[in-house]
Amino acid sequence: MPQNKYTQIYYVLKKRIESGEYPVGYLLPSENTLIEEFECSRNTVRRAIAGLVRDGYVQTRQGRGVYNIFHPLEPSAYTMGTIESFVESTRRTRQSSATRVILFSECTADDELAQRTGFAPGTALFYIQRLHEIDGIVRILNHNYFRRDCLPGLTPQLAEGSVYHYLEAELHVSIVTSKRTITVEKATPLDRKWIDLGEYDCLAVVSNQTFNSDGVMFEYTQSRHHPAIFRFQDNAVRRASQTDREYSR
Amino acid sequence: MPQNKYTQIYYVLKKRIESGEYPVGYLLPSENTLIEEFECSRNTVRRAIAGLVRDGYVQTRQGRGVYNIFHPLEPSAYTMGTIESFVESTRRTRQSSATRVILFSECTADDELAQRTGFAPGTALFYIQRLHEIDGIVRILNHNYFRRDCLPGLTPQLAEGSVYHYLEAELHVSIVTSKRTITVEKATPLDRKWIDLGEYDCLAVVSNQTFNSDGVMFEYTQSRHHPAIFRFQDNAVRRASQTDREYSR
DNA sequence: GCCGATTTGTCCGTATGTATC
DNA sequence: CGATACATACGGACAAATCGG
Repeated sequence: MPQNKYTQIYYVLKKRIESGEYPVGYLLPSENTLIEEFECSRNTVRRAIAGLVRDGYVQTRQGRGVYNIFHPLEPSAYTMGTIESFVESTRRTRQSSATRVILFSECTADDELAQRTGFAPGTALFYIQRLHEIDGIVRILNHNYFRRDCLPGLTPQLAEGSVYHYLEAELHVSIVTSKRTITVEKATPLDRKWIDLGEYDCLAVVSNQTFNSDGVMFEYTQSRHHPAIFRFQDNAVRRASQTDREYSR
Repeated sequence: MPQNKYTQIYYVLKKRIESGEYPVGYLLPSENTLIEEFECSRNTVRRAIAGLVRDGYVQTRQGRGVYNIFHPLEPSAYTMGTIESFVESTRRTRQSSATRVILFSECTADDELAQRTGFAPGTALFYIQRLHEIDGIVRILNHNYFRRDCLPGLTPQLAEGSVYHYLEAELHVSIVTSKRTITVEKATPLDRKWIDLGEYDCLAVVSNQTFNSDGVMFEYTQSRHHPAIFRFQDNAVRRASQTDREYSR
């Protein structure tokens, strides 16, 4: 349970929006009204609203108010903004899932790999290939590179489960930032060996640099998705003169 | 030029990070140090830092400080987070571009279209098909649906240029929020008619709902990109108990 | 392990500016 | 023009995490 006041308010407002308590296309109660209701400061209400803006629920306009722009959407494999592991994602969408390790090796970053992944040349790495099954069908082929010094004791058995869970629960390392790039690539023989692409000849490719709380990039992953099950959602806010946001985390 | 104090500080810090003035992997000066340097309040410094977190430049950690996690990346057609029109994007990447209107029609949203786009059934729309050329080659096929009541006087001639520019400069309507979904789809005959896909048989498809500052969704666009030139970047921040951000705009 | 200094996170209050009606 | 709304900026207080001695 979130104990932050602004997080609680965020959830209350979000629930009201989703349930239709606030009509779509109209203004939410003003900040001052919400301040009275939640008995808090202006700052706190505004932080809650900021979260709703970020997540595409509302939109603010100076002098007017806060518009409800909620439109229900189909749930998807990937959800905007968040860093979600494969296991978390399938659990949320109530799909059955399994992970299989097809390669577990160690390597050192040469210049080419360093260029491609962002690791410094010479970094000692695990290189793992994993398959993800959704409802019994192989849908994702992952190429994972982990810094060996950040994952002492990683074994093929552990890699069958959620590596993120291992990191957070066992090593008490928290994942903070993730830089993603989405592209579309032609299928390779390896892709075809494991994934039944049917009539497709491309995959959706998500390349991912992940940073732990020490600010070190400890993972580079390339996730190759069957195009039919790939879906990525995102909200963007046009900023006045580039950035207009406040705060973050 | 941004006149907000926190935006100015954001740019100063960003420039320092990009130029290497702050070493990668290390901590930035503490908030108190920055407060002295910029002679401002703590809130203002924090808002600037929040922008850097959002854009993947830094990462904060309570009790420690602010890590510089900057890694230079290749420029891309799409940039994370921002709402950028085709014209803006190609201009930024210094590519030549052109837009051609191949269909300019009017229609009314039936149930199927309403379901697919998010417009209310019965909404009067423009339906426009446009091609975007980059360096002389057709790379993107757009299906645009605009609410007619939001774009009085839209003509094929205007649609050859940037519709966004027309909206903002002529009608003084500002675009605020954009909800995007990225998928991969098989090429249709219409795709193949206009785009030379070479060996590919799929396209990267960006579906887009755009809201103006009145909170009304006035545009639905499906952009079908040649896979070889499609690239989408994004930063995600893992939030403690879901949302931890403050403020937005 | 404890304690104090440092650093970021949360929360409050107030004042003023700007846009809208 | 005044009233209302959100936006910016300042200030202070305390909590929580981190680090050094």
